[in-house]
Amino acid sequence: MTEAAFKNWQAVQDEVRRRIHARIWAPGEMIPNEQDLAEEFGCARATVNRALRNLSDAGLLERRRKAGTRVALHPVRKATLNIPMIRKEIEDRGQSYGYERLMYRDGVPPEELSRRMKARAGDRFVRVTSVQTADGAPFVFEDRWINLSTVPAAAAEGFETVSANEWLLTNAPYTEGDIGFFASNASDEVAGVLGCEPGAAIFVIDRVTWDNDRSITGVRQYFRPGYRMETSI
Amino acid sequence: MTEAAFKNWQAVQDEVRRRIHARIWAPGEMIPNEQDLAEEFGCARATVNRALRNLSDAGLLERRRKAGTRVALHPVRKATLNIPMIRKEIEDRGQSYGYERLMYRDGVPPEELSRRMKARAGDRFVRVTSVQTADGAPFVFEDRWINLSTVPAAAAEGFETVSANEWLLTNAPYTEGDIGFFASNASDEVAGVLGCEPGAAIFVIDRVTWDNDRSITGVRQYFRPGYRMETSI
DNA sequence: TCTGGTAATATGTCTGCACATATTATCCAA
DNA sequence: TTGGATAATATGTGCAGACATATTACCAGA
Repeated sequence: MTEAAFKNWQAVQDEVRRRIHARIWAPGEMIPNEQDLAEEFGCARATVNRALRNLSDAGLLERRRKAGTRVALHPVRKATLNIPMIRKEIEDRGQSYGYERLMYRDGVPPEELSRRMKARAGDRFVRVTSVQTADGAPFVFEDRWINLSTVPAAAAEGFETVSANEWLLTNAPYTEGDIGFFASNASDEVAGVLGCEPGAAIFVIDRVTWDNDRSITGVRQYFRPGYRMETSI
Repeated sequence: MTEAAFKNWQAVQDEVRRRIHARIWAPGEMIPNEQDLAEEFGCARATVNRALRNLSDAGLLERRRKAGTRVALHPVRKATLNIPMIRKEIEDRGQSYGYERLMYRDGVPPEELSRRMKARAGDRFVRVTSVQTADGAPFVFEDRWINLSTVPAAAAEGFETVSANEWLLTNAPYTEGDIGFFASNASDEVAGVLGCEPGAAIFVIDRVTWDNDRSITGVRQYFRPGYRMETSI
């Protein structure tokens, strides 16, 4: 017998995974409740709960109180991707990291960004553009707006040697953020900074962060042609 | 007193978040151990454990046995993004979904893909290209290779009316996958299918999935210009 | 037939305890 | 001084029991 083989939540999780995979529990189908599974596996309900909760977080199961647990119909596989901190990403590759500020200027963000940042009337902003390099070659061009009304300390920092990304990470932690990924043809400006042909396909990350309901920064990062963001599930 | 205010793990989590945010516990700094926190918060250690584990999963804390728990120095914010199932994404927008198979042909994948799929000698493949539409307009062009040695049943399915994506999801569940995102200039072929100018910046998702160590499929999806993948943290 | 209240039920979570395990610190001996 | 055994410690996890809470099913009354 394989009776007492599922004494820890990982083993339970693996077994549930196996059953889903083997179609013993088909997509959309209910699975036994925690109590029954606990008895079958010879462990405590808390252990089954931990395993099922984990699988639910992974998107493989759908759980609802009273209704029970069912195998997800559309396994909305969730990939967790690490938002790269550029310096770390470059240094992890064994390349030398460089940073150069291109522009620093007070101003008003374009209407579209202002709306995305849910800016308030009277908010003051500064715009910082910069380029970060790997082994001397342009890696990413960053166009950033910082809300000085939320982060007044940023007004005293010129971001000449330290990237706004790092400064903000350690000086203005955020609680929420929206991120968008898309492709864009390089404008003349972007092409100039990244040293590529205008029109080249550029991978762009668009991000807005808030400290609760006060916007901190809105940034657009243009990666050099060929950049690839990877993850696994 | 706010003594007994932290009776559930979410409250504990919020309080820890607040302290990190307020710099009571600075980045890189150790925080008290679970036992002490449990006493301070007036709850069980398991409750504190649950809260801290969650924050660790979120990348805000770093925990190591014996070493203790410290505030993450580089808050590698992890964003969970839902790998879109195209049909669902389109229908959720209230648009009509369409699918058209373009090509179905046996063949051998290009060397680079073959390597990424860790294909074995003797593996047989079929290539399926298709386009999926939203309200009649091209939405995504898909170029897919399926490993018939892993999924023999795919040989009997022509994918003329059902997309390979959906068929595979319900007929060949995968255990692992690699996903890559990048930008690419539209080739003449891609431009022709998507109805855009050659050279337009295209958002591309590259995916390979396995059933344990047997590759199932390798697919490249070219999204129409302007496509934006979003998530929040 | 419809509506609202109530009971039943599955999951969510807390508690207090125990032991497991990884990792660091320490101390002793060579 | 150095190496290795050993102790100390913080987190990881298990268990049994209890109560909380959301949600469904059901039933009575209008």
